[in-house]
Amino acid sequence: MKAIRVLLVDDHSLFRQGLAALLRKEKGFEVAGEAQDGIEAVARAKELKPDLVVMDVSMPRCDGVEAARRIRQAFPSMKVVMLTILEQDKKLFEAIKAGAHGYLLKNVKPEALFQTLRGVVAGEAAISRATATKILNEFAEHERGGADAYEEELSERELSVLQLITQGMTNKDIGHTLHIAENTVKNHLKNILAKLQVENRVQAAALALKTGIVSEKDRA
Amino acid sequence: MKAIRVLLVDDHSLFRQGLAALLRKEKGFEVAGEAQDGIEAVARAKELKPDLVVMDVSMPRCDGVEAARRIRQAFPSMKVVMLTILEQDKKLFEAIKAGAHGYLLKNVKPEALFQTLRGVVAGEAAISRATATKILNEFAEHERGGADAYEEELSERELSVLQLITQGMTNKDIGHTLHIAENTVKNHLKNILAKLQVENRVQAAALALKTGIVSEKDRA
DNA sequence: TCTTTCATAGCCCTAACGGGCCATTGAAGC
DNA sequence: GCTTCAATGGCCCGTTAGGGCTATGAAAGA
Repeated sequence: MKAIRVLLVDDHSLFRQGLAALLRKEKGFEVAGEAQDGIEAVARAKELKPDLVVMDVSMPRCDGVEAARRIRQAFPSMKVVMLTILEQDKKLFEAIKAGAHGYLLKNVKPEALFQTLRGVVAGEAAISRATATKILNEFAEHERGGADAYEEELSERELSVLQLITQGMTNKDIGHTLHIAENTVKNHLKNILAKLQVENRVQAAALALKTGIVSEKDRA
Repeated sequence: MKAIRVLLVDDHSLFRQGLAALLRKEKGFEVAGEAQDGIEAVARAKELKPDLVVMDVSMPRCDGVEAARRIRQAFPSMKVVMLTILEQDKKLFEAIKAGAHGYLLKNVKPEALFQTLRGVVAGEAAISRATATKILNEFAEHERGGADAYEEELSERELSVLQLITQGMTNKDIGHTLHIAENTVKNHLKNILAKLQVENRVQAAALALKTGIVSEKDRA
């Protein structure tokens, strides 16, 4: 039986090389190569033609989802599994749309990960139970005509507003700062909440801070 | 030359075992044991008496800083190095106060990490350059006695409330979750805002997320 | 040209928020 | 025994937030 050739992609070299070491010890796997960001991942994938790409979701330059999309377009038979720390719904759906075969949290146990990777190469889909539940709920919402579209990106203006929201400003404050009416701010906010699929400004701020959507100005 | 016996502590088993695999391959190191949270770390430290404890900052149950404090109290000669993903100022100071000998970001390269660990065991302090800069700035701020940061500590209950606030829950939601009246939540919130010296829940949430005041429960 | 998107802005309405003030209970400390 | 303080809860009141709906001018594409 031929070993599964894996391309590992993660910007944290400690994590990446640690996982590489684990994979090398595991029978049936072979580390074809490593990459530390999305751009490099696509290049390595073309160069090495691995059976499987195991990739972090959030990385500098070109993120994992975009890289997954490009890799899947170029090599439809290549398998891609995303790894992430946070269970971010938005990224999850993007990853699935991008053609990823799996979406796993980094807190999986090594044995479980390897078992899953074998399954993916054998043609199974790999998503954790909790994640699968989210998908089903989400699809159910889509079915009954809920709001769709996860790929919506924030406009420049919306980003400005979101930035100020993370600083705890009220709509009135934001309007004053940006020299627009409070009503306009409220409209931008409505769009932001819809696009980020969150319920209120606190969640929007938390998401912005966690994912780094906002700029560095708020590091006061 | 005797190998350095290391206790690895991290709640992500993939990262922990990966690092263990790397350490085993590295000459001069020996993996004495592993633990997946602070409580277990303290127990393992007492049991295994390692030369060095390499520990994640944020973990469920008992976090890395608290575990570091307990370990240092029990074994003053044992070295402790903290690892973290985010460069969280508050945790950094707490870690130093708790007696940690090093505070490193998880994006260090393996070779650099090993070199640093050897230095720590040899008696050096290990803090990244960027981190050191932060320390100096912070001390400078303390010196000039300005509007010094949050010395007021939040009670357990207030932390619970703050935790739920970071998830974007309303006061009513929080009350329901904690089985207390909405009015009580509002009172806790008032105290939280006063202690953190912020104006509203968004700022409280942002502060909590940036400084890592909140626990890891939100990684759901 | 027609359509779409974005930024702007308004209105109405209900729910949520936050400040102020006060009260009770229970546990810990002196 | 007395004090202090965290946690619980209440009420009032004005402000803020957020959903729904509509609309206009500008810019960018089909």
